[in-house]
Amino acid sequence: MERMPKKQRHQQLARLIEENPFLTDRELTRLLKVSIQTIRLDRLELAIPELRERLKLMAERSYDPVRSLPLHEVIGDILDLQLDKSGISMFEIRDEHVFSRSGIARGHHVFAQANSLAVAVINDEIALTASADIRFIRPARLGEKCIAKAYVRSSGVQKGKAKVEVFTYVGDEMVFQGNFVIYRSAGAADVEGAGEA
Amino acid sequence: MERMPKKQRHQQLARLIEENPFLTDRELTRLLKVSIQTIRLDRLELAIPELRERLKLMAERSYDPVRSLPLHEVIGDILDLQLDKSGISMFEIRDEHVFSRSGIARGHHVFAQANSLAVAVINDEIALTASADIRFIRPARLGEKCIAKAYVRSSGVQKGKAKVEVFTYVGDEMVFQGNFVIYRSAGAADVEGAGEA
DNA sequence: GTCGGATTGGCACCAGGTATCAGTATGAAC
DNA sequence: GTTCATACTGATACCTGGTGCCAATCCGAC
Repeated sequence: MERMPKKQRHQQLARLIEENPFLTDRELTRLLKVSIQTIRLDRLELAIPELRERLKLMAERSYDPVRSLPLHEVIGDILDLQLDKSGISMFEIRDEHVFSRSGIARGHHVFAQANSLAVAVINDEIALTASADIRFIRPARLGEKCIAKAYVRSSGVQKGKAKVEVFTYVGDEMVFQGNFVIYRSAGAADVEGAGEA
Repeated sequence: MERMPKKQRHQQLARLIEENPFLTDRELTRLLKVSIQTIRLDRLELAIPELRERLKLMAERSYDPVRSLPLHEVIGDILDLQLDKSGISMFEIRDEHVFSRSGIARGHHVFAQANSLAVAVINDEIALTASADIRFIRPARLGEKCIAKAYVRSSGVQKGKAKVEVFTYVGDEMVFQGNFVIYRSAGAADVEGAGEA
């Protein structure tokens, strides 16, 4: 019965739980061929919480009020929002957003940030993108933080169409620019902060 | 001791748990002023799972790879692809793509399908969206299958810029139309400062 | 040999339940 | 009044997936 060094087992344990946080200690016992006590000592040393705590943390993250508000479907984190005026959001380019070959962000992610923000900034029950004219000025790359700034150029409360301009920067370099036309459900412009996102 | 009608309590219970799924039966006892047994009978009748199951479900939802990597590689399934000529993809609008209030797809998902296809149809190592001019013609709704058709109007192998037109249909209704300009690596050694996808 | 860390076993205990049975309260039907 | 159904409460046994603690064992280094 050859035993794996403790360090290596710790690495494996951490990897297994990261891959599948739903594993119980008993299942880990089976996978790592050590007793359940050892698994628990290991979790203790590695400060990995028990299954239920892990699930609770995941549930809390996904239930995060900031995320679950109408803003929860917004791509990027809203940093500032002045309804019918302007808004700012931040979006970090991660592995899953880039072409693996080049490390360059896929355009639709950068677009999604801008589009989300353009819709979020409109203070209305229902706001839908009608059309957009967009330019990708330079590639955004893995790890870069994209700051999108949206300005409502014409709120069009009567006409039912708003014009929103969005500029996205990495540092002081502009990476994206877009002109959006947003349909808004004419009417409840400033009743409740009802902009959907 | 006036008692609340059972029906009303059921409504309250459902509302409380929806508002805060982290409530234990004991806490509900306090809020609804009935015994813990009654709470449990009520949950049974309303088919509301216990706290741990609720948290597990929430964790699973947020862990769902489809959800956690919503815009990963190509969006939609490629049905047909003739490089440098045309392509077709299908994308089904699911819960996670729509505004929860209206059931209407968020624009950037529809855009993502078209953008992915426009990039995929270009027969080159690296292809990045440079700019796009897009129109959302009618909303796409939950459950609808969007068929995007891309046509390469000018492959621009020498110039390093291709023009791709994409039309997206639900049934025979057009929901989206876009003109994309795609940078391609052949002939365009300088990808930097070019554009992205 | 002995020492010490690593590992294991065993037991008590906990939260947050399920499942089941028995007892009480209340109001309507006869 | 009695009877009956429904609603509610109490109590107990049991379950999972743990924590906390103590003691025993293994195993290599010295």
